[in-house]
Amino acid sequence: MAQKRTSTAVGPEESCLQIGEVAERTGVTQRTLRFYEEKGLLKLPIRLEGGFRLYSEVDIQRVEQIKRLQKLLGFTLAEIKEMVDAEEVKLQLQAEYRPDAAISQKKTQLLRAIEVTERQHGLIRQKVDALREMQSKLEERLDTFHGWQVHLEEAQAKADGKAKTKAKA
Amino acid sequence: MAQKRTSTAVGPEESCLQIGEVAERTGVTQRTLRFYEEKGLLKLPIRLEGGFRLYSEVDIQRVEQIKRLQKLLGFTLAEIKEMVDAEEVKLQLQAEYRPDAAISQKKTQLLRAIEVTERQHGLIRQKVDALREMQSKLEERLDTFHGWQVHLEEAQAKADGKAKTKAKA
DNA sequence: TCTAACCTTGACGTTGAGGTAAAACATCGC
DNA sequence: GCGATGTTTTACCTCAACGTCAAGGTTAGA
Repeated sequence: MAQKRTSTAVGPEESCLQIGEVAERTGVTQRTLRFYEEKGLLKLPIRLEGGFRLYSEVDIQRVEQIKRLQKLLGFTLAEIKEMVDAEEVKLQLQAEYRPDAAISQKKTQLLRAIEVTERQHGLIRQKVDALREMQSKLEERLDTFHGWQVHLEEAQAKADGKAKTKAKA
Repeated sequence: MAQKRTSTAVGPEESCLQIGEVAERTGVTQRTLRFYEEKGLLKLPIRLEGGFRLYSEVDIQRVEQIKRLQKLLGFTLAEIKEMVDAEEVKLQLQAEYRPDAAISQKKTQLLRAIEVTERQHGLIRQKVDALREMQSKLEERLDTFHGWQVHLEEAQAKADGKAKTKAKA
């Protein structure tokens, strides 16, 4: 084994997971994790002296969010990066919440964040609407199918009955 | 021009649109239409003697549905093909709704169609759930942002006030 | 200290979903 | 019958999102 991978280690620097463990837990490959990092979807992780990446639980959650956005909702990595960046902005604003620094600058930053968030919100609403429409269509179709099903059962019963009487005769 | 493209032509065989027109109306390229055909997403269109494809309004609607499923909801073409195939089965079952032919065969076919439809339904429900969760998170975030916004406004007002009194002094 | 298991970067391959270009055929209006 | 446009097929190119080696460094533990 390369590492104790749980607790101990460099200090109280969070959870300390190596890439293999993260891969296993999140269900993506190590390659994918490095790829996301390369694309700016995951922030550069701290490294062990030997160069090994060390991730935290927060990173895991981000990976899981990325997978959801990608697989379930069909966003591209580029779009996801935008969202992730927006989240980053939010965290920064949250962290710098001391009243120093240029207020008007913060205001414009905030406006930008709001704009992005609202765009995302609208986009998601569109998707939900479309999905709901599809859903009701599918339900309708299922109803039709079930109707046919009982119809077929009846038809078969009748046919069987005929066959029986024929056999008897 | 290659064709009158509206009405006239081979007979009363539907709307008779050529590929260029279809591309223009649906907003996809001709290449994409041929590609979809190649992948089985569009059924083989009837051809003019010269080999030119002829599409109907139904085809246009299918293309539009494909685009919705793809761009809005992030389904892959493979998934979309599955859905389209299911639809095809439905139409076939609907068309063959004469009580001849093997009933039990129809029954199994119907069961298969129901199965596929239910899988799709479940899949969509998952997506809707995920989207709703995201949506509420975004709304929460927007609330936070707006709170900060008024906070910043106040801070700025206060700062302005101070600057004014200072300037007056 | 040595080794098995883990990690690193780098480079090339693959798959999905098309884009683009070329060469030849089809159709229409004149 | 000719030219302008529109179409067909074939073939290669692209971009995203990874997969898959390969060659070598790191670490825990016997």
